[in-house]
Amino acid sequence: MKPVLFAICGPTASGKTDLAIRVAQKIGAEIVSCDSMQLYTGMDILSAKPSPQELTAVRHHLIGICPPTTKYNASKFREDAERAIQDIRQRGKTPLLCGGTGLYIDALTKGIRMSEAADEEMRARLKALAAQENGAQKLYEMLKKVDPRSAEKYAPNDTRRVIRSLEIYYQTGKPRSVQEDIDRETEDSYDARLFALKWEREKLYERINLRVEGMLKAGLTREVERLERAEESVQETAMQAIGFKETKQALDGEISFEDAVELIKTHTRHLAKRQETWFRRDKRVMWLPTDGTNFDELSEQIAKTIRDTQKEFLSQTDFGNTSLEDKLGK
RNA sequence: GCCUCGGUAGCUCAGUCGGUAGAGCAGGAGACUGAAAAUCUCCGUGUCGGUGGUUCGAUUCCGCCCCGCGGCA
Repeated sequence: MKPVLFAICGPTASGKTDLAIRVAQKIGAEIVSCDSMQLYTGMDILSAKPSPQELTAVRHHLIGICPPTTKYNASKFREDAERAIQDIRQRGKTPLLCGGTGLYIDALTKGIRMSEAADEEMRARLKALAAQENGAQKLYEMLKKVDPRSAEKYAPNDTRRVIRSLEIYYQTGKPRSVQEDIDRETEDSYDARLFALKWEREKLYERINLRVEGMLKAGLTREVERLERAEESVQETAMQAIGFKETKQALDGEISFEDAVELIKTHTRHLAKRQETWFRRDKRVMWLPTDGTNFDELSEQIAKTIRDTQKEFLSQTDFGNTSLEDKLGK
């Protein structure tokens, strides 16, 4: 039987951290963050990390685990998250996932291969090709020959996916589409039960605007300056954080700080929308309507669901034990 | 008060040598298997400021009015 794993996901600024902490306190859980930016150190404001108080209230995992000068990815996340989950379980606690990076949640919970190490060198070569005149088109033609099904699935302009598909083919000799067929038939690693907060779009956007303004007051500019001043430069993965480039441009005098703030808001809205699209497609997700006033009830509802599931699991285990004792005793 | 330039999609603007209009951004929908806060795809009807006139036909030309920027006073 697959282990059950509970998660609180959904768009940015929807209140995941708050809700997860409430639930964790009710059931004595530890939180495993599924956030591609909160894993970096020195990006507390940029990534809207839980506050020090929140981090003390409930034990958190995978927050601030590597410097922004390193690259991180979904495969590493799966390894780190599995280790964290195992650690939590060994101490008799319940892991509770919390975060908005859908790809990471899938990498952990679904039956996806991820065995070979990423081939950075090949990726760099393909990237160089893509940068040439008509490069993207050429790569797409290559993919068409090697893996027509993947080529059909992705747009010619979606250079990232075209490159990754080629990378998979040249590295493993197997087309990505074939590997994905296998993955799809492979059983999921976890029986994931996902909860997501459903806000009215307008309300969510208001919260995003407030959060961005709060980030500025909290010292976003100083944080970006500090990252920029560091000896080693921030790697492209961490650099993708919304607010980093915009603030940097303002610091460099390319745009005004007012424009930077508006850009950060807009980009965060776009992100929230994409996250909603992602999780809407995932039929494991249970959407919890909220306007921010019902977190008490919602956390109780989730806590109850988790407790009930655990009871069910224990009773099943008891059955096993009894029959085993019976066997041994008689 | 006079003169100039403008008033077209939520915003910035293009355009129609007279046949009722289209880009970017915003917004919406979607995709997503090792960069994912990334990457990509699709979606554009609005009294063309108001009102009279010329015309078969005006958002387009002409008159007047209103509003805005700038200049002169």
